[in-house]
Amino acid sequence: MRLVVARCSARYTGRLTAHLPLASRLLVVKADGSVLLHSDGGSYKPLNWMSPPCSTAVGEPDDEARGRGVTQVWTVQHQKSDDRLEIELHEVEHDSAHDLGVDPGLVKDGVEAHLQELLAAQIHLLGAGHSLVRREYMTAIGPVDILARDAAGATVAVELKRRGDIDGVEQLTRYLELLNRDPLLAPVRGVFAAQEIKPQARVLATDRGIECLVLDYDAMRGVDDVDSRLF
Amino acid sequence: MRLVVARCSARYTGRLTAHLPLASRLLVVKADGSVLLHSDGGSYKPLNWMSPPCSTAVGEPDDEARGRGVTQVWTVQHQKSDDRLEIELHEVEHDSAHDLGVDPGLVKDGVEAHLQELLAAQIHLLGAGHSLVRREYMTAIGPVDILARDAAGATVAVELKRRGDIDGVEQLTRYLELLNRDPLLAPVRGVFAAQEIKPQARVLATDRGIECLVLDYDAMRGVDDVDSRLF
DNA sequence: TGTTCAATGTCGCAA
DNA sequence: TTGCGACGTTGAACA
Repeated sequence: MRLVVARCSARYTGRLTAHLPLASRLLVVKADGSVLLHSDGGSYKPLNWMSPPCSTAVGEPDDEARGRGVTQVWTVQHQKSDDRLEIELHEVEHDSAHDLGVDPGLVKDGVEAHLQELLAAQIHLLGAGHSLVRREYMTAIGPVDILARDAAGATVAVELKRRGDIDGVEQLTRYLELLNRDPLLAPVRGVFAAQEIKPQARVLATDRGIECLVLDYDAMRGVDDVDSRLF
Repeated sequence: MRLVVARCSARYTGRLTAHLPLASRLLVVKADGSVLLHSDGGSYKPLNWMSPPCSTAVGEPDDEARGRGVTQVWTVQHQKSDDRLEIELHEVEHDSAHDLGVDPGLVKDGVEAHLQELLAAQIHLLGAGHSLVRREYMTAIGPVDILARDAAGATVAVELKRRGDIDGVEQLTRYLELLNRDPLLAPVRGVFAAQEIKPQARVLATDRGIECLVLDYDAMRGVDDVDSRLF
């Protein structure tokens, strides 16, 4: 992610035609090439932007533009449409780059979050003798939903989904690859747990030695209610 | 505008409940207090945000949080609803503040932009002997649509609108106040030009010594077409 | 100020 | 991939 604070003007042509008069603004260039142009107020919506997939070409201003004080010209072109964003930069006040890595993304605390709580509380559903290590176990590529140990003391990584799709298996595979590089944890076994597991996902998981576990949300919640009543 | 790049986790409660697992992200605090939490990808929409009006309280982590590596806790509270965004910051990679000033905002090149072009080309509509100084004349509080000189050499500031409302008169008044402080320009006269001027706006403008000018878009476009045919 | 409607809507799920 | 509906929708025009 690159952050630039500069006086700039911009012109957008695509689904509509619009322009931004010269003023100081924040420019954000994300890792996927997308560009945001923010003012110091208003809502979360940028004044102007280009969504991925797109690419930015940085060019020199022509003589006319240089005369107006332009120091750089950014041409951001969308790759699938003819949407285009042209930004003329004048004085640059700030310019920095940051490596943020992949984001695990927003988790809406609905069923999935609740499932995680419930499974952590009822960790025996993974099999007799299992114990919880921790929820949201953080790795370099994102948090593993649940990390546990089985009866033999081996590590178990659990990926939780409401609907178990191929994406989830891929995600768990990446985690397992990473975790198995850690000599303190390896060998790590994978469990793909969901309320409903798609046949394709099950085939892929099985092929990769990942166990599939179908969770009964209502039953788990029922047990939880019983637990709650005890206190 | 404050820019912070940090490893952080967040929790939002309001119209829904959601959380963000720990990861590196960009935090933007705008001048109006609004907060954006961006990842290094996706669209222009932040992972999480708080819209104005809202205020941020920065606090110290409790012992439990400090144990997890939290160094700061931001509590962003909306002022009209009970929407709340809680951000736990871990390592801070970057932190800078920037004064951007007020943004003139996006101009959708529809009728207003066309009116500006046409009036700039037909500047005599302001009165005999007028000459164009420039369009989008930039000031500290935004761009004046058109700056001109009258036959006597006095400066004229024009605010253009499709529909001339009170807001436009207020805007022009602010520009005039500012421009009249510049000894090279003063005294600056104001012209409020629109396709249609609301009675209230006309009263206010007249009261402030601002001239009202109703523009005939079709006629101006017609003249433009005739001009075009000459070349 | 409230209400209705378009949006460079965006996003997520299902067929 | 395409279509449909919900969104912490946002934003502007109109009454």
